[in-house]
Amino acid sequence: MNKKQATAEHPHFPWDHPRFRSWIAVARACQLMQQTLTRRLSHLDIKPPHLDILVNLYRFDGISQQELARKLLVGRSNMSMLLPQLEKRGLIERRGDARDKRVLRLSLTPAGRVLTEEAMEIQTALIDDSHRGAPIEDCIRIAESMERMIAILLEENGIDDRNR
Amino acid sequence: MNKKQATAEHPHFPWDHPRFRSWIAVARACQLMQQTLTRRLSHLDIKPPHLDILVNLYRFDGISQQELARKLLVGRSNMSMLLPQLEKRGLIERRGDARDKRVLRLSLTPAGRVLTEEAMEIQTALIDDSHRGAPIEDCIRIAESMERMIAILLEENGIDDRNR
DNA sequence: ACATACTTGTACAACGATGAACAAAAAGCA
DNA sequence: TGCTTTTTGTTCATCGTTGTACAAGTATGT
Repeated sequence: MNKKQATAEHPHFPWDHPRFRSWIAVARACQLMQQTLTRRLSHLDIKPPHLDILVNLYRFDGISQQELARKLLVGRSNMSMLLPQLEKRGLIERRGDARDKRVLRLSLTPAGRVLTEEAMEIQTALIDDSHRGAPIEDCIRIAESMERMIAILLEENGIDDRNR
Repeated sequence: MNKKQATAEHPHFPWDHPRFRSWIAVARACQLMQQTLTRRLSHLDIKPPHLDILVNLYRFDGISQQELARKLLVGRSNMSMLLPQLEKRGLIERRGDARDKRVLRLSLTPAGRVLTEEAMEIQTALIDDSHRGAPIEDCIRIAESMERMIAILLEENGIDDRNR
């Protein structure tokens, strides 16, 4: 019974598996959301990755590149590529830490704060639009499920992330 | 009351908004899932995008590049980049359609089918792992929510997709 | 039949993300 | 103190994804 023993709980094909189907739907929804957000943000000349950065600087002023990368679940090198762009556009500032000369402390400029607020309104509106008709209580249940998954996955990956 | 009138239903900051928080969790879970899947697939020398292609060829033999791109919600040019790689590795075949000389019909080779089955088992196992402890009924509810969102977003984007 | 519009796949340049290798600074330890 | 190890940020080559422009084939309309 090593393989191909299709039953109700262990279906033959992945796409007959409820959890599999559910996850595919989640992934596709995310993909579409990103694409739609990209379009709606285009007139501000930023993309979802930039917005993620800006929002985190909005919340956590003075954060370091390392901490930012960890929050966004991306590599440090990624921040090293994107942040100088935002800095040149006058949206953020990078100041060296006094005590620890390795770290760069990040903060929004006034212009960056204005742009971030504009972009966040667009994002919030998009989320509301796409959830139209979905009860808040469902969202909360989904959030709980997802946070459980995140915890599980973080535990698996979390150890030994030399380059994150 | 144009702005910054924080109430229970219309909080001041996006991250106090239940739907916003919920969606951020979904996005992060997706991101982690992709990263974890990338690692678990690495010994097969394929990445999530390749697996998406292979699974769809497994389900829909003889599909065209256009149809495949539409199912995956990516551009046609993307398929033009990835498919030749898989073809050179002997995992798929591309045969020109007899009636319509523009379209290339795609199918898995035996080697491709074997590799796809292996990879699908890894993916299914990962999904099961990460959902550990989550009732199937929750998954079904999540799937319904996501499919509703997908429909809404597709309607918004769907029209006039010249290049998809 | 012919001209026009659309569809299918490709080529290309631009961009975000990744991991590896590296330099500088800090922390830990002998 | 001096040595090693870790941490922080950068650089670089690579890869997936995108949109535009393009060529070839098909459909439409007169």
